[in-house]
Amino acid sequence: MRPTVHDIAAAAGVSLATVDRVLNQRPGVRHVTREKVETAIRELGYIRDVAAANLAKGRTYPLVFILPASDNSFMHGVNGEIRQAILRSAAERTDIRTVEVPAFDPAALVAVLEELSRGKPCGVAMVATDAPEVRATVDRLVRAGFPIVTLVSDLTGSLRHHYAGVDNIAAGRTAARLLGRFLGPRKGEIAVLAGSMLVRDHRERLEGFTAVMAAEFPDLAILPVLEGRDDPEIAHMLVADALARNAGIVGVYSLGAGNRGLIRALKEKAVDRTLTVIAHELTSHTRAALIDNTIDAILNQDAGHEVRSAIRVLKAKADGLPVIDAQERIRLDIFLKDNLP
Amino acid sequence: MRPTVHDIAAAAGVSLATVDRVLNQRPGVRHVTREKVETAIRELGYIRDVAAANLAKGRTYPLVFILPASDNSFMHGVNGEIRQAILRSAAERTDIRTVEVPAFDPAALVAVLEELSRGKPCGVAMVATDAPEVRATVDRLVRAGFPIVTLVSDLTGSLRHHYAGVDNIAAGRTAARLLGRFLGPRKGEIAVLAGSMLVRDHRERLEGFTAVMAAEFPDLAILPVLEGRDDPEIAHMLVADALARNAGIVGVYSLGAGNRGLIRALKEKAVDRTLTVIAHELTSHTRAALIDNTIDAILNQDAGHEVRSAIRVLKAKADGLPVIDAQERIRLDIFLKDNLP
DNA sequence: GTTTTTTTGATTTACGTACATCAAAATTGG
DNA sequence: CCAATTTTGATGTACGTAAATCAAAAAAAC
Repeated sequence: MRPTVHDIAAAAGVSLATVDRVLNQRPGVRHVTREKVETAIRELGYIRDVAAANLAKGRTYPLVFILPASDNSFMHGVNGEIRQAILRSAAERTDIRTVEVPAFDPAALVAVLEELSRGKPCGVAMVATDAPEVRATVDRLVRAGFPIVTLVSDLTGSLRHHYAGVDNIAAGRTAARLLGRFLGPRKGEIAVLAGSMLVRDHRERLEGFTAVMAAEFPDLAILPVLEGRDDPEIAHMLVADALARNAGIVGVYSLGAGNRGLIRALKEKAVDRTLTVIAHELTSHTRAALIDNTIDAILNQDAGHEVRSAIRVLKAKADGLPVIDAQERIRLDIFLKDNLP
Repeated sequence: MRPTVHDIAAAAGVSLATVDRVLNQRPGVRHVTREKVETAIRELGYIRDVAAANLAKGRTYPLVFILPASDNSFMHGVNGEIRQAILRSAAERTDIRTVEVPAFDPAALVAVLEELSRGKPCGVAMVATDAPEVRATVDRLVRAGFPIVTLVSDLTGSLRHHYAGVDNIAAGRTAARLLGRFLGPRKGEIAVLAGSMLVRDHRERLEGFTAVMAAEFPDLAILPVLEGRDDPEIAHMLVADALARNAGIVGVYSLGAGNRGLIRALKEKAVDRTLTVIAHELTSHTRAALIDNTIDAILNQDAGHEVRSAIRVLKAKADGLPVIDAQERIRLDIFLKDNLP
């Protein structure tokens, strides 16, 4: 049988009230007494029964998700997963709220963070915009005791407790190697379609991609990046135009959203060409394109895992409990047509 | 505020004791009364507080893992993950035990299952040996109310509640496509190294592999399977011999264990050849080989995820709770040197 | 040595559920 | 209609912890 507070009290020769004061760091305990209790806790291997404690406290976990107000299918997916999590909140004692902020607007994000910190949530998950003022605010809140995790997009160098997202540099590198290996001895040019170079994720993917391309596949030249603003129409136009004007394109790397436009352009302009195409994010469109061989591989991050992981980590941090790192690592999924879920 | 049993009692116009009788399906409740209570439960959206219930019951989850007594690094990994889970058992109210059975011995497995069912565990996770008598026993135990999940190796067509493992046919197909695409226009022969064709996982991987190879990469011929019995020494010998005798080999697919021997053979006999190699399971050896370009891709199943998933599912089944399917799907990891964890 | 302050003990209630007991009410059988 | 039976209510205890109150003891200050 697992030891309880009563056992600790008996072992330390103090009363239950004193054990409680030590456990919940309440004042009014002499140093020596506190030590006695802590020794007993260690020696008996006492572990607080979190379920019983939460029951007694009537604890809930008020959590806030801060998401950019961008309207692409990946963010819709994240939203959907948060809604799923809200449906489970009764069983998980969570109380989840989402707040939308304008995308790529550090000042707005800072304002929301300040505002939130007054509402005393026990945790914040945020899609970070990478800016010094955001970092400063996050650091201040973390120091003040708020658990904060970044979601999808990290805030490197900040004190955030955890990042629930993929390593985008590794994703870009992986895309480069897949593309390079799939193309084998072929020489030619590679078109890169991004959303915007203002987004950190996209910059990082491109960075990893170009690094591996330059180092290991010198016969493949990367064309100037097409910025499709994650919009299918713009993406369609840019890709169609590039394919029409450049007969030397042998591969495409789409590292952002707006793949619907890319796919349409490929089907219109490249049926006769054997292009190798790698894209990000598994959606109904990219999935269909993978199956009909328009796309050769899809790199994906699982929004459901990211949201669930963020919640688990925030709860654990709020309780001061450890997290299982391996469980919380968000993996880069590589899908070929053979291993689709 | 979430409704409690008291709210149900008030809403249904009955006493707490009656609500309790309905909730815990105790006898002595008239049909009409039971209906009243059930209506109230539905209308208020009552959800039993599992934590409080477990506290009151003093519930623990006695779980048993049945593992084959095979001594390869993957099974060692599984064992290690189970030990990790045992360290967490105080917090998770689990009481985990492992039982070893001789590998590929259906009779022994059946005997252990029979034996266990007398000990009344609330759940069993087993690496299944695929045989009719095992299926029959599992079905009988499931029907008798024991939650059973298969781990790593499934028992298709049985009534097991869940399978915590990867789709091995998809794994084989994925390996084939990666190998085929990496080799591009090259023609030649493919050596396949397996553990044993008596193992279902290996048969399935081979099945998926040959299917995609035959359909999509007709220029690559699969050589007769080398059965290395998951032993590094035997694997080394077989692969070295095959490479020495057949200059036409352009690729290798290692779908079992014993990769240490494979890697040694490759380094001895194939430094001058540009072989494309795909192997299963990420270990320190395969990892190093991936980094030094001896291996081109590693397919992996995460033993930690499998063990944790099995535990979550068994606990949920024991409580009659739903599982989050997407969370419990075990994914096939594809590692290139760029996305290693 | 007395007073003031700090520390500790003893006790109670609560959280939401499970489970047991015994009495009271309602229903059924004859 | 009475007795036997079934159904229901009322009540209490327990699980392990949190949190509060008030009294008692110990330590510190004077």
